[in-house]
Amino acid sequence: MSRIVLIDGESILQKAFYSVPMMTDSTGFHTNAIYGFLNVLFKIVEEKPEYLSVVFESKETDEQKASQKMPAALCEQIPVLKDVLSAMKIYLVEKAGYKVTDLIGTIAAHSDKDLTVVSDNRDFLQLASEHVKVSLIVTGGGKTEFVNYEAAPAHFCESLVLSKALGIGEKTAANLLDTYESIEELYAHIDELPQKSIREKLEENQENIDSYREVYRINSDIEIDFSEKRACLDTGSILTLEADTCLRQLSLSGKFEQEGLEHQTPAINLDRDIKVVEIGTAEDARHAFEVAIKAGNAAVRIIYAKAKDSGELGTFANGQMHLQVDASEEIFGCLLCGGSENERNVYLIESGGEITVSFLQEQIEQMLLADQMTVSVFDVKNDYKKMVSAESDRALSAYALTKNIYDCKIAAYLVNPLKSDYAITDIADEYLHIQFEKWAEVFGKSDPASAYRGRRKECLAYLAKEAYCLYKVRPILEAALKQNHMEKLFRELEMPLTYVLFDMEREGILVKPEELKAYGEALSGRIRELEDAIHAAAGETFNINSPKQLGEILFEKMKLPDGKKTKTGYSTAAEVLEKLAAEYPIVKDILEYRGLTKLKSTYAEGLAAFIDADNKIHTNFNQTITATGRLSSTEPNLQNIPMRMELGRRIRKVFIPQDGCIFMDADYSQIELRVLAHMSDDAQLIEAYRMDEDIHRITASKVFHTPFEEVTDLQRRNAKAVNFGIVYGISSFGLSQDLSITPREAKEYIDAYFKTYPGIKKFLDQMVEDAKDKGYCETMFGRRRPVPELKSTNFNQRSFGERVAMNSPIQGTAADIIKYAMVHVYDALKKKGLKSKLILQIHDELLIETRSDEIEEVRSVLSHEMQNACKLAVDLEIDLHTGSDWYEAK
DNA sequence: GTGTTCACG
DNA sequence: ACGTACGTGAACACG
Repeated sequence: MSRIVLIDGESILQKAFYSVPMMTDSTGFHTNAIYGFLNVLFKIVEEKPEYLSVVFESKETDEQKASQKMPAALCEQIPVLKDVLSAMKIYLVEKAGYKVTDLIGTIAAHSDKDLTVVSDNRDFLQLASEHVKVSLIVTGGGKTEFVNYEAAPAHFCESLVLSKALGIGEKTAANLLDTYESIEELYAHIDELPQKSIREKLEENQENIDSYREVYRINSDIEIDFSEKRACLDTGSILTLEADTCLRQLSLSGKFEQEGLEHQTPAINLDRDIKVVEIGTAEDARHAFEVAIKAGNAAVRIIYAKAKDSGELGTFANGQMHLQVDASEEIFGCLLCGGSENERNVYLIESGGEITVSFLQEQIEQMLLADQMTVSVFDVKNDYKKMVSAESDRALSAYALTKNIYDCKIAAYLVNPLKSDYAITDIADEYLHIQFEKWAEVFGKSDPASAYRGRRKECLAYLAKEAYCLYKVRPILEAALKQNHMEKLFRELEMPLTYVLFDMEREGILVKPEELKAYGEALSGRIRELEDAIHAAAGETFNINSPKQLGEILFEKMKLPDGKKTKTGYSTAAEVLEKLAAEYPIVKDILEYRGLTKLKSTYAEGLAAFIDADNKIHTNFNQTITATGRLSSTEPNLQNIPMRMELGRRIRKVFIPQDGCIFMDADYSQIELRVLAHMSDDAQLIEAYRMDEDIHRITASKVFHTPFEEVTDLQRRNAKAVNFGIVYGISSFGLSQDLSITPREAKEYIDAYFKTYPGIKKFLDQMVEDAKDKGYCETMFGRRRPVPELKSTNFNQRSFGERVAMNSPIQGTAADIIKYAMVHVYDALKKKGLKSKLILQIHDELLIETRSDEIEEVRSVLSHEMQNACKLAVDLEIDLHTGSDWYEAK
C-alpha cells in the first residue's frame, strides 16, 4: 500500500526546539531542534513509507524572526536542517508566500494516493479523511508519539473558527456547535444562550467570523509542482556520507540508533572494485566525455610528461655535454570517473593512435567549459598546462576558466586549514572513510611520469582510484562548504585564484645568473676573514654554524654572560648576541658572519639552484598551507628575499623584467591596521586614517598626549610597535621584548593605547569571546580558522589561542583582500588585452612585469583593483613604484 | 626527523 | 606560576 508522508517542517522543528533540552555542536551552534526533528523523521522512516517529503514555508530567516518572534537559536537551525535533509536526499517542498497548510492541502487534493500529514498544528484536522491521515505529534516524558486522525472531529472547521474568533476554548465551541449544528444556526438562536459572556462575544465578533473562516480554511488551489517521483524514498540510503558529514559537524553523529539507519558503509575495496577501462578510439573517447557532460558531473586525474627533451643534458664519453633527445612519445592521458554508467569503471583515455594529444586536450577543455558541469579535480594548478588551450588561456577570465572546476584539495583546506597534509588519501580517509596506500608507499619518490614509464599499469590503477575518490568526495566537501557559508569564497576567490597562480608560476621571474654568482663570490672573501678572526679569538677552530659548538665556545670556554637558554642548551640567537656585541668583538664578528653566510647559502647559492633553462625562477605558490589564508612560496621561497638590510636588499637587483618590460610593484600601506580599523569600527582609528597623516605619529600623539608636531622619534617608534603588537594579539611580555622595556612599562603603553582606541579593545575581546563560543574565528569574507587551543587547560596554549583569535581575522582578511585584488588585476589585464603579467605576490605586495608600452594602463589597473578590492570604512592605500629591477621597483 | 636560526610580510 | 608576540620557508647541525 503506497502512502505519501508529508512532514510539516517548521511545526515539527518548533515543537522539537521547545521539547528537547538545549544542546550545541563544538562551535556553539544550537542543534536541539535539528536533533529532535531528526528523531521524529527517523521514527517515520522506520515505518518505511514509500514516499516522503518535508514541506516548509520558505520565508527568509529575518522575516521569520520578525513575524513569529522566533528565537534566534531556533531560526538559525532552519537552514541547517534543510541542508541536512538535502544531504539525505529527502525531497523538500517549499513555495514562497504560501502557508504550509495550503501547500499540503493542495498536494492532498491533487494526489490519488493516500497521505499522512505529520504536524504539530491541529488545523490540519480539517483534512483528515479516509484518504488523508493526520498524525499529530505529542511529546511528553521524553517520549514522542503520534495521535492519528482518519476523520475530522465533528464540526471541526466550524468550531475551530468559532473558538479562534471568539477567543474561547475549542471544547466550548464544539459543545455549542453540537447543539446548534452550524455558526449560522447559533446566531439565529443567540437569545437562547444562557451565558452572557458568550452572547456578548458572539455579538462583538459577528463580522469577524468570515475573515476567520478565510484564515483557517485550508486552500487546495495553489500552483505547485509536487513530484511523486522525487518524493520516492530509499530508506536504505538516508544516512549518506554527505549527511554523515553534516551530522558530524553538528556533533550529532552516532546519536541516532534507529534500525535501518546503518551508515552507508562504502562497501568498497578500491583494488578489487575500481576497474580501469581503456578507451582506444576517438569515438569512444568522445562518447565518454559526452556522457560525463550530460551527467553534469565527473572527476579527472591527468597524467602528463614530456618525453625526455631539450631540458635534460647527457654527457659524451669525452666529457662534452650534449642535449639528450629521446624519440619516445609524449605521455598524456586522463582517468575519467563519471563518464560511464558505472562509476567504478574509470575510463583511461590516453593519447596514441587517433587519440592525439590535441584531441584529448580539446575534449577535456570542452568538458571544463560546458554548461552546468562540475569537474572534480585535485591540485588543478598543476593540470592547467594540459587542460586549457592557448586560445582559452588568452581569451577567458580566471573566473570563466574555473567556473566548473572543483578542486577538492582547496575545498578540504577551506573546510579546515589546520591540516598538515591534503593528500587525496587523507581526504578520502576523512570524508569517505576509505583508506588506501599513499603514493609514496607504492612508488617511493618517483613522480607520476617516471612511475608511468616503469610501472604503467600500477600507476594508472592508482590514478583511477584517486579519480574515483574525487568523484565521491566532491558532494561531501560541497555540503561542508555550504554549511559553513564558504561557497562564495571557494567559487569566486580561491578557484579563480588557482588559475592566476598557475599563470604566475608559468611566467616566472627572470634573473641574471652571472650577477647572482658574482654576488655570492663577493661575500666569500669577507666570510673567510671573519671565520679566521672568530677561530683566532676562540683559540680553536670549530663550526660556527653549529649553535651547540658556538654556545659552548662562547658561554663555557670564554665565559661570556649567558642569556636565554633553549631546550637543548645556550641560545645563540641574534637577539642574545646583540647584547654582547658591543663588549666582545668576537660576537660582533659572529653576527656579521651569520648574516653573510645566510645571504650566501640561502640566497646566492639557494636561488641559483632554481634557475631554469629559460634563466627564470618559477616559484611554487602554495594555496593550502597557511592557517590564516595567506599564500606561501617554496622552491624557492620568493616571499622572503632580503629587504630590511642594504646588503641583502641588493640581491633584488638580480631579479629583472624581460626585454621590453619594466617592473611595477605596489604594496598596501598598513593593510592589517586598516582592516582592524574597519572590522573594529573604532571611531578614533578610522578618524586617524581619514586624516591622511602618518598613522604611527598620530597614534603616538594620541597615546602620549603630545601635540602631533612634537611627537619624538622614540614616541613614534613605540607607537608603531604597539600598532604591530595589536595586530599580533598583544601581550605585555611580547611588546616588552620588542621594545626592550619591562613588561610593566609595556602594559602601560597597551593600557594607554586601549584608552585611546576603546573600540579596538572591545573588538579584540569580542573576537576572543566569539572564537571561544564558536570554536573558530573568521575573516570578513567568511574564511574560518578553528582555534582548538582555546579549550586547552594549559595557560600558555590558551593564551596562544587568544592571540590567534585576535590575529587571524585580521591577517586573514588582509590575505582575502589581496587575493581578490589578484584575481581582479589578472582579469582586468586580460580583458584589456594587455600583455603585462602578474608575477609575484608577497603578502601585501604585487609585482607586475609591465610591457613598456603598457605602463600607464597597467598602473591604472593595478592601483584601481588593489584600492577597490573591497570597500572598507577607511581607504586602502598603496605605494606604487616602477624600476628596471626589483631593487629599484621597491 | 627535529631544533635553531634568520630571511620576509 | 606559567613564558609568549602573528604568519611563513630554507639551511644547517645533530641524533
